[in-house]
Amino acid sequence: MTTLSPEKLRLAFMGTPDFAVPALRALHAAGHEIVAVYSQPPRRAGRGKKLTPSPVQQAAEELGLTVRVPTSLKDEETQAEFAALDLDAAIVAAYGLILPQAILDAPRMGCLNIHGSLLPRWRGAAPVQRAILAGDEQTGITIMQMERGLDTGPMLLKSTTEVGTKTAGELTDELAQTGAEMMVQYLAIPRDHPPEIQDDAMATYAKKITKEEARIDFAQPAEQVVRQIRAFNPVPGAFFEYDGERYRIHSAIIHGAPPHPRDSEDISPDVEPGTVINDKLTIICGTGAITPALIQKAGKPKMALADFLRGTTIPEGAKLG
RNA sequence: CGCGGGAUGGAGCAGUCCGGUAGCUCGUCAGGCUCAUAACCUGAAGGUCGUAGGUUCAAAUCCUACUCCCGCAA
Repeated sequence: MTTLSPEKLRLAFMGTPDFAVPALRALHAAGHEIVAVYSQPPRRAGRGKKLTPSPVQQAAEELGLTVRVPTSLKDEETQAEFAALDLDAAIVAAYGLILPQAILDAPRMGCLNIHGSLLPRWRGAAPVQRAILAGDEQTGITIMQMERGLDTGPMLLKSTTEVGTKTAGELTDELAQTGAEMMVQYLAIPRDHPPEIQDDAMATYAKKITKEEARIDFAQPAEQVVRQIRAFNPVPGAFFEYDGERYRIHSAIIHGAPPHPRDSEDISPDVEPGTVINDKLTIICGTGAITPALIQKAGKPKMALADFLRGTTIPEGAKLG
């Protein structure tokens, strides 16, 4: 199955969520020798709080690879174990642990990272969501040489993609696939991709997202509300509350130029953002309005708006938040 | 044993507490009306009420176990 017969490298893979899985599989399929897979330890997750191994750990075990799940890489014993692997390189994708200098220095080629943005923009934990929230038209993947700072190292390979109207989930899947291919491509002929230093002046940081950020802020313009919905799809899910119940909006359309009292005559009372203005669940935003397309009530499966409205009534005039 | 909601014709729900003919909105099909329609009128088809047991003259409804879906939390 080898066509280019690239040099087989002795690698460690370090990653945790679904984003990292395609890269692990691709490297394995490319014939590299993956002597160890590092992932974050199993966490209590899901209903019933069962101890659940990370997606990367599951994939690695499926491939029959050795998995290590240290809670930290700071202690000397862990570092010695890592050094003893005698690696050509360590491939890191959304691992979630800081790599100490001793780790970074151990492999002959150092540690290489797959990052989900066009560095130096969106260094950090949630690059895809931040790019969507900010309204970026393009984002992409950067393959980089890791160094001590957070996503600050020299860039080796970049690929750009259109954000369009993709959700964070869709974009993450796409970038994970792209990143996997790029890493394989890089490792085949490293010297074709000389390092390029990042311009720190252009750097922005992609803070981790919080649950509260997923609460829809209807005071924002409709365009921004829709971005918020896309950025938090599928997790944690953009939501509002009404009458003590929580509702997630999975997708929505921007409503064409609704009547907006703010700009009209004097006395007409402002329609507050978050107000439902008809029986179709059209919701007034800071400017413009949106109508949910795919919506979900707590405890219920997600459903199309028409189906939702058949069973749940949120009346005209209701205030959502 | 983390907390909680749910499973009822094709879709979304009511009915469950207080057992006794399976109901609503919509869809589908047929007919009518109409220049016409996703409109309106009339009619029809379509359901082992998640599964398995139990109680009872009688269970969607009460009891027990189980399966699946989902929200919170992590």
